[in-house]
Amino acid sequence: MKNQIVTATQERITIRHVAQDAGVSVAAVSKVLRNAYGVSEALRTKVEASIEKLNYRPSVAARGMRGRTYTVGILVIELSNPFLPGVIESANTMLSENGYKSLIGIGRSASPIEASMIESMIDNRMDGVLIIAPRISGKVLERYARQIPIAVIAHHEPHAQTYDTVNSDDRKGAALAVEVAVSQGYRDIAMLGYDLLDSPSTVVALQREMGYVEAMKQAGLESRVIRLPPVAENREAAIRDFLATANRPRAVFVWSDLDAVPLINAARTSGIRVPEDLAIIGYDNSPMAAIPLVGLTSVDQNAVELGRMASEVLMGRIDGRQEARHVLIEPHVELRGST
DNA sequence: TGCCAGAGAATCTGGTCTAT
DNA sequence: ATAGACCAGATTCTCTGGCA
Repeated sequence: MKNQIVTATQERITIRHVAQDAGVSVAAVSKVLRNAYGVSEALRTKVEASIEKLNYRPSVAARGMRGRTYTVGILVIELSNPFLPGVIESANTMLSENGYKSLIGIGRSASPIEASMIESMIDNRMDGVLIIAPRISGKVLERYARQIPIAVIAHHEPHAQTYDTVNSDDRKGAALAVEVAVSQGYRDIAMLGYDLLDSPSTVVALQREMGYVEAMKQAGLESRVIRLPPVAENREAAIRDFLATANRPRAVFVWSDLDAVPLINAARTSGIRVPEDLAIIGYDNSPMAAIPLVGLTSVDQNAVELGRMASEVLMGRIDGRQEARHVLIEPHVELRGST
């Protein structure tokens, strides 16, 4: 039943069916599909009509055999962080404007899951992978990057050779937070981080800690880092303990809005005035920070630029660039009522 | 003679089937 | 058990015919 275009069992419609229906060659259909040079308007119209009529969709697997699938995987650590959708949306827009389709995978904050998702993306012949805040080490990323072009957001590894990184300048962002606090007259400025355990220096929170410590030193002030339990654990009690400490600082720079928003909430509900008793500066400028009742001063990482730049860098890799690119995006502080 | 639209055939990868 | 043929469905290279 090969010469019947649509069979009772709905056999897959291929480029050959379209060519047959339009009365042209397979190569001509391919040219129309790729918007390639040397196609008359009449031929294009005929082919497009057949594509529409037969409801044809090109096979990604077959395209993969010839090189490109025009599919990119976006692997994200998890979805509960409100900062991430902005990055994903921006990357997705940029990729789609350049003819790529993106498929999203969720790593659920676990290295084995991330690794298996990257492997699936390689197996499905995706052209590249954009990874946001990976848990897996740079060493493992180096290994995968030999098999597929990789660009990573929120992973500081300026010496990586086989993959690219795009980050907010987290050290500078932390320094800006300290600068804002100092300029508003605060001296007793602590940082609320989290227990990094044996995390490598690629982790953004550690970069922010380093930036904070450096900036405090530069301002001639004593730094004081208070660490909440690891990210996976419940930190409500630890936040309450921090608020109840006798020598609570006058201002606190929190490593992320993920903890800064619960902190501002806990402070207000327990009668601590923000900023009169405690000034709070967060990081990420997540949508929650901007809600008037929250009003959290926060360091903005420029999510749109992160997503845009990472896509650009990844497409460069896909196009064959060999030398690594490591991009830092300028952060800025969004001032609100919490300072 | 040269350009352009379009056709034919080679080619890609990785798995399955068939012959030895 | 192994080697080689074959297949999927695209892209791409090379060639041809028509026309200015």
